[in-house]
Amino acid sequence: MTNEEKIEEILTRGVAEVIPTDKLRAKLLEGKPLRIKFGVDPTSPSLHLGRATAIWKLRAFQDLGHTIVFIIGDFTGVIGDTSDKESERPMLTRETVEQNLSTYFEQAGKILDMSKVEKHRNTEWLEKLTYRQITEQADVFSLADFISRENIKKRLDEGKRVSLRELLYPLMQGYDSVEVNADVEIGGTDQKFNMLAGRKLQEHFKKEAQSILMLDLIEGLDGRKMSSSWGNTINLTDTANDMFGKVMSLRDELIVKYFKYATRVPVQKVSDAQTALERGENPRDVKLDLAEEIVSMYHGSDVAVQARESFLSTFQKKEIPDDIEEIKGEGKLGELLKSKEIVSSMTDWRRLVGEGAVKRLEKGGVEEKITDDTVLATPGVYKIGKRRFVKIVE
RNA sequence: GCGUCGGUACUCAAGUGGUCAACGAGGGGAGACUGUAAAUCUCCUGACUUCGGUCUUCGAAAGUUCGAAUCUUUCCCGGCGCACCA
Repeated sequence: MTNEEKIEEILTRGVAEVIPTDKLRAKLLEGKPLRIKFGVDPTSPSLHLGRATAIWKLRAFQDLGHTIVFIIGDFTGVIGDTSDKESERPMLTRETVEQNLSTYFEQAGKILDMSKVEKHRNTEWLEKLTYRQITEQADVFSLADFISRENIKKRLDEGKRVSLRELLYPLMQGYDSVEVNADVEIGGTDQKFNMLAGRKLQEHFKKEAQSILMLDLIEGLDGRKMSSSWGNTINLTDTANDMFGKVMSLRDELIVKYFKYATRVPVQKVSDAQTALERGENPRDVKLDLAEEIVSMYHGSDVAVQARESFLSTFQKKEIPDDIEEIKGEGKLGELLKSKEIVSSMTDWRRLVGEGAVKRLEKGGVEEKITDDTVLATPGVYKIGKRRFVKIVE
């Protein structure tokens, strides 16, 4: 791929919008190293596939020799983010922030060369601002802009609480851009307002306004936007088997989008997958390829192949997986499983038994349904539902 | 500060003296089916149970009542309006 092609891909693949449209392309073609700003949230350390799309985008910039600048939002983290729910609580301690960061960097390190990444904590400068400076910055914006933002307006209309502090967030994020002299900021479409605020503040401080590159957000397991608070994420720390299975559980309609956004396969291959589906090929098979591709990005291709095999044998051929949790104990099976938190309560256990979800697996693939919820635990392999396996040992 | 509306299970959201462990939706679980942990359909989703029941829940506490998520009082929290202030 030539540099022009790479640049074209940077500007289009998975990208929702670029502001201003042509200026960034021109700058990139010019080849001068740019400073690419990216905000890191230290409150949720685990990276998911949705967030990873942004990191891969950074990687593409890095490959072209640009400087990646991580802004660690420790100020907002320590202060406590009010942006969702009544979460005045978070108030992370210094230690938690540091701990989260190291796990975050470890994961990002799978994608980026972290040694070349410039890192800043925004307490460095935000903590030092005086009321005078803050009010000066606040004067750059008008209230109407802030409260007409979609998510704020919606909440106001619904009679939900919106704290005044929340309105200060775009200022903080925007000021970060001023401090680090960002040429480009990368974020999801949900960050548009904040990133635009960066442009405005940079202009106010007589600097060149950054370009902003907004990425489309991808859907999670349940079809809603992938987000830690929904619990519908595929995490980079997921085991290979888990990650594989999660990808397989995606809706068929998302296959192409995932190929495009969540993998780095050539654009040609993306459209191949699309035509395959349109031709009427079994979506399952295309999805198997997708899952293998994604798993190999984070666990390596050997492991990905294994994960594929394991998936096929467990769920298609209905074999027993090799890595089953083993538990020791005696007494009633239900009580034992409850004590190990495999079932949540005795009521839950009885319900499962009543539904015919509990089976004891005999040799030769024979399954014996358990119908008595008071059976004693005897050594052997048990299956609860389709996914839960337990092995009782002496 | 005054007035007013509200706080219901994982989330959203009905219920406004007994038929309420509490409608519905989402999420979660199970079964059937299959192309997969997809889609679709059905069921379940507070806990304990000797399956007869029992116990604990509707912001908190106290009260009225044979009986309260539902009524009263106080308190805590939130929205909105007004006032006050700048």
